[in-house]
Amino acid sequence: MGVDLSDLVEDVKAEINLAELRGKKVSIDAYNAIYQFLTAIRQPDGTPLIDSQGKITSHLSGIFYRTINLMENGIIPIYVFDGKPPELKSAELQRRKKIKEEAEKKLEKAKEEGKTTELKKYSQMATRLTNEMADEGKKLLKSMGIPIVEAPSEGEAESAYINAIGLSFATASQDYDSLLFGAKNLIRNLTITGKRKLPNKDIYVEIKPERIELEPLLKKLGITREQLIDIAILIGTDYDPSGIKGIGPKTAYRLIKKYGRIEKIIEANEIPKNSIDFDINQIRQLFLNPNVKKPEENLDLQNPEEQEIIEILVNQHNFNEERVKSALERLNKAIKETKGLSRQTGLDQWF
DNA sequence: CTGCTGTA
DNA sequence: TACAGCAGG
Repeated sequence: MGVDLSDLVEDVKAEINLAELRGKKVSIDAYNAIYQFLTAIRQPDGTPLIDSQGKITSHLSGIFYRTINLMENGIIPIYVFDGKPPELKSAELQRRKKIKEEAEKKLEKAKEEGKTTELKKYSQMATRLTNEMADEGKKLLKSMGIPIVEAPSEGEAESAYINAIGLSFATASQDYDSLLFGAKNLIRNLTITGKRKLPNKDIYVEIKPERIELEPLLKKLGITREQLIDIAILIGTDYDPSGIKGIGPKTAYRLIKKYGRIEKIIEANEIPKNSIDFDINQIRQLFLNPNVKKPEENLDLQNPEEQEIIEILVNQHNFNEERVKSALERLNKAIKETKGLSRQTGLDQWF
């Protein structure tokens, strides 16, 4: 989970048409995307898609079809994979692990009792993204000719950095953390089909892609990125998951506007000093100067290796060959058109 | 989440 | 053609 800044971005977020992204590169936090596929691509009883060996394949289905859809819309995704998480994230990762272990227990119980709604809920909560799944995703994307980047640390930070130095038009993520990391242009809800299921309910709502630009956001709020980061720290980030008790986005914003920075808020006795049991400066640095690198990887599209894709999806994971082949036709057509787009604009960079 | 099929 | 409902692996 990232920090919840939804209340603060309300006024600057704008719905966008996918057409606006035609011919543009978009960097994507791969873990974020894969995790969504793992939780969403399931049967009504909560079982994920699996191959004949019982191995989960939901992530491969999601990556494959979503990527082709993006390409058909002229959008070139750059998938950014996580490296080693920062030390400061270990408490949060531990917390998530514990939640999953509890969900696994409840899942077993629900199985025994045959409660289907519980079954679905807990199997989603128990979802784990393994290194093997990430590796399979990388391999599939490579064979599709899609650029991938291996981040030194957090994928979301690297994706934001790629955007900040102009190697992508936008960064796509569900979390707002990208903005804290300095992304200029954040796109949320980057999906093609507009319907999405509400959590734990069988209701579908229309979801449209939206854009939030960092500079207009800061201008509108009348604060600096440093101050936005302080707001996030007060609310709670992955590095201080519980934040300050009783402080949400609105209060955090008000306090930062009034006092400028967290230390001053403490001095003014607006929050108890002992409510901060973490190193503020260390967290600030993780957002302001994250461990990122200029990608050495080639960020241009390559030609897809069809045989390799069929080997992975059909031979190894029991995807339907005809479905895969028809999707590959769409991919090839999309690549031709996208290359045509770049020729028309006379640029070899796809902007 | 996304693709595909059946229905009007 | 458009869209609901189910299947995918």
